[in-house]
Amino acid sequence: MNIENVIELPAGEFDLEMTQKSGQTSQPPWHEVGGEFRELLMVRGRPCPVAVRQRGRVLEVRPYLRVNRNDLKKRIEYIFDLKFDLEDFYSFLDDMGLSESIESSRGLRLFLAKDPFECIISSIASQNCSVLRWTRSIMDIRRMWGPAFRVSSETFHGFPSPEVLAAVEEDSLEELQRAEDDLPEDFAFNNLRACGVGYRAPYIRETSRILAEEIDVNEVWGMDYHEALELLLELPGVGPKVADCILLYGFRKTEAFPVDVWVRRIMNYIYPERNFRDGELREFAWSRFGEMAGYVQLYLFNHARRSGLLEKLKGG
DNA sequence: GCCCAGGAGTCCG
DNA sequence: CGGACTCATGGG
Repeated sequence: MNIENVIELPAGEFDLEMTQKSGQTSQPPWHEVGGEFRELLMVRGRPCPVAVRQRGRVLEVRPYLRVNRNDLKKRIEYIFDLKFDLEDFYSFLDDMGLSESIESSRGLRLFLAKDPFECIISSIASQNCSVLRWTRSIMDIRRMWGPAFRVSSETFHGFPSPEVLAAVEEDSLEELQRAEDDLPEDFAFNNLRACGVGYRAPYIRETSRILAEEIDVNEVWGMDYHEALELLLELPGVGPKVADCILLYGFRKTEAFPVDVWVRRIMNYIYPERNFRDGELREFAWSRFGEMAGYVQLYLFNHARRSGLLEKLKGG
């Protein structure tokens, strides 16, 4: 591999591995090979597989194809939110009396969506589902219907477009009926349920249809938080928590504060006198944490996951 | 076998 | 509005 093809990015305080494996619904973790994380990115509208490795406070980025260095640099800086000042955020957490969550999550950053549509489907697939399972579903969807790119004996799959996913059958029965008489010898099921998405299959297909025919997801970029929230809540399978995940991980609306069972338990543990109810919590976070709300949620959840606090709070 | 997973839709008072 | 019930399915 051509050594001058490697781009070195100052990453500051950053933990690539923890960020990759923190279960953010933007996308599954990238393919890990010997400490390197590999993924297919779109750089200025062109597909380009990339390998990323961390050495101390430097991120080494190795593109598989010729690509404009500055465009790729910006892309990586965006995806790992490298411009966000973590030290500033840590002193903010300190001021809020939440410094307990820093140590177990030091270096954790937003893992932003390389494809907002993939983030929307990931977030829908994640509802009432384990990280292990929804990430595998997304990988299955990519392998079955995503565009494939082969580079030096490696195959990368992008996520399918809304148009492609809208045309996929929901379950085996529907697929068989569509196929009718001409079943090939090596017939294998190619429907959404076969990806393990369960009852979320109709949500995924209908949301895909709406995004193919009625709404351009890119409109969200130009909207403010509340406007974008209302738009996303129109999509089937998207409720308050999933909408906030999409806004935070998919479009970097950092005022978003996704409230799930764990965050609710953690917040009620931290503020025992409040006894938050559904809905209150989001408004509280929004007014108290402002544009830091998303990062506060990220750190609270990750801390609880890693420190054993979640086990302690279970059932309470 | 049983319980749970980073919830949402629906119905019912 | 608030609460209860259901939804599919793989892993511990």
